[in-house]
Amino acid sequence: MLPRKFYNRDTVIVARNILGKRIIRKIRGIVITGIITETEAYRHTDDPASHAFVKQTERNKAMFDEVGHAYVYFMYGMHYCFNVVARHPKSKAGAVLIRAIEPEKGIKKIQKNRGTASLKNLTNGPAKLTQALEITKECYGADLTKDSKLYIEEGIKPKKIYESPRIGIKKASDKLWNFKINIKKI
DNA sequence: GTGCAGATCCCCT
DNA sequence: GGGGATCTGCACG
Repeated sequence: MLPRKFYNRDTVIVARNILGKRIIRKIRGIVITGIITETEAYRHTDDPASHAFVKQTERNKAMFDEVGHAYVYFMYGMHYCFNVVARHPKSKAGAVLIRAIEPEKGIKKIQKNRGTASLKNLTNGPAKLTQALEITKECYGADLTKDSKLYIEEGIKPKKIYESPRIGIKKASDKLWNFKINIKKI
């Protein structure tokens, strides 16, 4: 799996470099894996859109804690989103939102969790992939650098990375901190 | 295919 | 007591 130091770099760098990596989720003996295809970077004092921008609170404290852990939060009354804590050593907070993955193993389980047989609509959104992988606040703070029920390892090498403004937020839309790759031909 | 309403919880002010 | 890093279904055309 990816070492701690992978996450000990600028959040935007990690958001780009984590594309193509493989996320592994184990649920009661069932293994689900997928390739990370879309991410967003959320930093600290220079990023008004970040949860960490105002100050440290009970909800966002994981963003200030050790890198390589999970930051999971609940929103809109029904959805979870999954982030990986990552930041430059000089920064106090930061996280990379995992917005989409390309499923590899455990597709049956994913379809069951998502309640659909569709293949295209399984994990192509931040709340969809947490539902597909059964990521809830139980996973808050989980260490992603250890072999456990949830971690990240090496994957494929992306060719072209596409940059855009981050999705669904109003602030700091000038920052092109949404990154994605196209891996339809693996 | 686009657009909008509704779901409905938790943390912060 | 407000609003949010979203998704789905249904309406319309």
